Amino acid sequence: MSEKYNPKVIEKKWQSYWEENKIFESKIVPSKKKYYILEMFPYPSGKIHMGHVRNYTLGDVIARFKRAQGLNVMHPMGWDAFGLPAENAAKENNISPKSWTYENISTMKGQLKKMGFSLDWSRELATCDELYYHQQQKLFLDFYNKKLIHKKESLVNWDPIENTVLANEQVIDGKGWRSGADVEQKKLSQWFFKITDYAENLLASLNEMDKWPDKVKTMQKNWIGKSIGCEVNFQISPNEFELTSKNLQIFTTRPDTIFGATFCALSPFHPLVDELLSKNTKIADQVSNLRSQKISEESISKNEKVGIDTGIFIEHPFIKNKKLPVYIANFILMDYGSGAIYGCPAHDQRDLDFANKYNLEILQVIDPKSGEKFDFKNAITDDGTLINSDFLNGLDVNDAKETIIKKLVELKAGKKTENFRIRDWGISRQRYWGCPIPILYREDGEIIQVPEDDLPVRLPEDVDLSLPGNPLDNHPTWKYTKCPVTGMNAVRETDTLDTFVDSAWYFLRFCSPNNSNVPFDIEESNYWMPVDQYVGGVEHAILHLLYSRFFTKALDNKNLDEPFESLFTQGMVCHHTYKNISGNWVFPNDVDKDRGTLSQISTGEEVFQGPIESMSKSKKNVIDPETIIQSFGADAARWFVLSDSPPEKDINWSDSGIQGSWKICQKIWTLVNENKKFLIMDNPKVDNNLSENARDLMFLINQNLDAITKSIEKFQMNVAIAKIYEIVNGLSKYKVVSKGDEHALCLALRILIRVIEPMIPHLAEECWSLAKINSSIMHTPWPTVDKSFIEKNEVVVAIQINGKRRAEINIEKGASESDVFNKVKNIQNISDALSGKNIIKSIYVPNKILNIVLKS
RNA sequence: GGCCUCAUGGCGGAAUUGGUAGACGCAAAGGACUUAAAAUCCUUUGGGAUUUAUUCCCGUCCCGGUUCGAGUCCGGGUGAGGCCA
Repeated sequence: MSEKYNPKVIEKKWQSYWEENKIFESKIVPSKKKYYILEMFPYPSGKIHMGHVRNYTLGDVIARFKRAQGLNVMHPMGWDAFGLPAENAAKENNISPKSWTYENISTMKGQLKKMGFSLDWSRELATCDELYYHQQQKLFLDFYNKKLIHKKESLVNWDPIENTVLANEQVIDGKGWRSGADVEQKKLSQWFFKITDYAENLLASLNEMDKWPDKVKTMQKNWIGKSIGCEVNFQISPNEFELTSKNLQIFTTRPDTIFGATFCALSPFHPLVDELLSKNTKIADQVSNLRSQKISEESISKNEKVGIDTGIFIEHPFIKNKKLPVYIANFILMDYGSGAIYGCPAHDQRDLDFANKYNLEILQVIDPKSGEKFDFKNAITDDGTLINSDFLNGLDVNDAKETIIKKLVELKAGKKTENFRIRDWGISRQRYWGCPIPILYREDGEIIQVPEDDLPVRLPEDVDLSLPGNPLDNHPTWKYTKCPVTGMNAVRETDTLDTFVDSAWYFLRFCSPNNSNVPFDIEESNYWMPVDQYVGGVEHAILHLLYSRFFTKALDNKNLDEPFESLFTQGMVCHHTYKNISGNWVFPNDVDKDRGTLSQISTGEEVFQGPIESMSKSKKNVIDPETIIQSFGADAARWFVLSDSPPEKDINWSDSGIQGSWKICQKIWTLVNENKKFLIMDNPKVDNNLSENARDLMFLINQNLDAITKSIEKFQMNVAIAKIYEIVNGLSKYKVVSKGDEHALCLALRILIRVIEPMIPHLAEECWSLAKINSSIMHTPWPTVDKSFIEKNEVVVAIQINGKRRAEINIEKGASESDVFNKVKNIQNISDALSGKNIIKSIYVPNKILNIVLKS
């Protein structure tokens, strides 16, 4: 009887072995090709969750696979350690954010080690380490001196309960994500990275990034939102208000429709509106009403279009005596274009809705290619031929655009412009637990950089987090200092940096994480960068990835433009939610599923099963990886998150799934252990005299090895796993009869052990040790496919009649069409089908298919 | 509202990219072993028909098209999901 596989003992054994022998530490080896694999580093929230397990297992398979293929792999890990939760936790638990963070890091590091990830811990970093944020402050000053950072007043989302600025993604339905308070718009002076300087560059490079998912590239492209259009100057008609403004500049992406323009609309925040308000108090209430509405593209497209007639008009530049009424409208964004548009209702749905509501003139100027007739309800946005447009008549849309722009330039009434949707990156946070900004405000009003020698600006440890507002600002002494040049009194910048800044360059820091002189060593980064494979959640598709791309570009290093060569975004881990009869969420492991109805183990209450949702603490539908490792081992957990579903899709956690993973681990162990006498063999060889039995085995092994290798390269881990099952199933049925069979078995087992190593490395090591080769499997290269066993002499050719499969035959490889036909024509159902009919033609794909097309 | 993605058995999903649809796993049913259970092993499993076969018909959300041949390509529709500071 063979012993059972005991992951508790075995996994620990190999984890110690790897650590002691520094198997996963990486160094520059100039002669070797490098491979930098990185998974998005975690926020140290307390414990690892299944999402981490999935993300890091995926990356680990690649890391181990590439190592086996002989590449010099760097696979580091660190901590995205600054951020608001530490302050909240500190308040709740009366512990400093620093201690809380480092305690969590220690816990989570232990958990990651238990998972057996092949990480280079010698490169570990945390963004809250002084060593790290010191260098980040240098980068800040570098960018500041490059004029990539500026300060400006801007409206921010203000959470009145948390007393902080919120990022837009922290505002959900107009409420703070954490506090639930109604978010207010507040004007604050803020620091900004000028990411807009790189808008064109960030957009253009996307075209060359062929190893990024199209989905992510599209999202970034839309986010950057480049549009080409033109500015047109309209003269304001004489009016009763005696305005000082004589002109109105509008932006349009459809200058071709200018002859169809029948009104003009201003953003409620347009400067002209301010001027109007001072002259025409009648509209004040209406304007302030529009101004209080939420302004985002989403709400603008959903809200009903509302306008205010200002009573003034502008002159059409090409139609004499034509005056367009000027409205203030809630669907115009001030910070897009010039905050003013002209409306051409016939060819823009929003304009049409607006025109219909306010009974404005509607004039069709494009005759669409589709021949569609304009019904005054649906705007015509297709390409077509210009009509009712004076000198543009007869042109198509693109030609008309060019012609009109040329004309506007000639008349000095407008110019071609590019417009971007992306805005500068606001980096100021009124928080304590973040990287201090190395800036001083001198009493004479000058803004001074903290000199490099005075860096780092350290976070004080004695802060009072219980007071409302910014803890650094509240600190009794920290911010008061002297100007290093003049000795004048000065106060420190009390805002800290957005944590997205921390994560915008950590991949560079991993190249030389302990260097205390520079943010990153250029020699090291030239060798390791770019990251060959980046793996993480699609939720970071825009911000984190765009900011990181901006950073590497802004660093101005000619050897590095884009940080991530290839990107993979993995899906989430989901689970049923459970609620008890009192309406409280219930942990899945607190639910008794063995009886007819579900009940809560701890309280005995009845439990209802809710929908499957992504695992989240708030809904308690989480499975703690720690308990899974305890009961089934890290290998089973790794196997589970890889099997069944493709990595980019969400997976549902299931008890039977983890049971199945446990079973296959046991099965592989039993299989190898029971055959260990065959595994110990000095020179296993397979030659031409193999039995058919052994030949079939070698076919199975090599064919699946080929499939596994290709699947891992394509990130199809679920397919690779299916092929491993096929190998295991084949080996379970295999019977050794001759000496040759033993050699074949030995080779097959060794290949099996080698290919499972990236997924279930502890089990692989333990199996490998049975071969008594006296070396870790890490020193064994990935096997190559022996093509001679895959290429069979006989192939299966499918026979189709009129495209439907009617038979299949075995025939020697490369057989001609007539060979196949002669062999096939006497098969009963083929000859039945052929009788009395004429063959019009036949299509033959050698070694694959013969399709006979008949006519009766 | 705009942009994008997806749709295959009871379930998760395969399918060499236009060439034998349903690999592999889960679940289910039957059987072997066992005093019994667990574990393990074997068999069956898209639907339907019959003469039970190397059989026939239907079948990859729906309608249409291209092709000798469509899950895969094109057009239209339905449904689900994601993103939109």
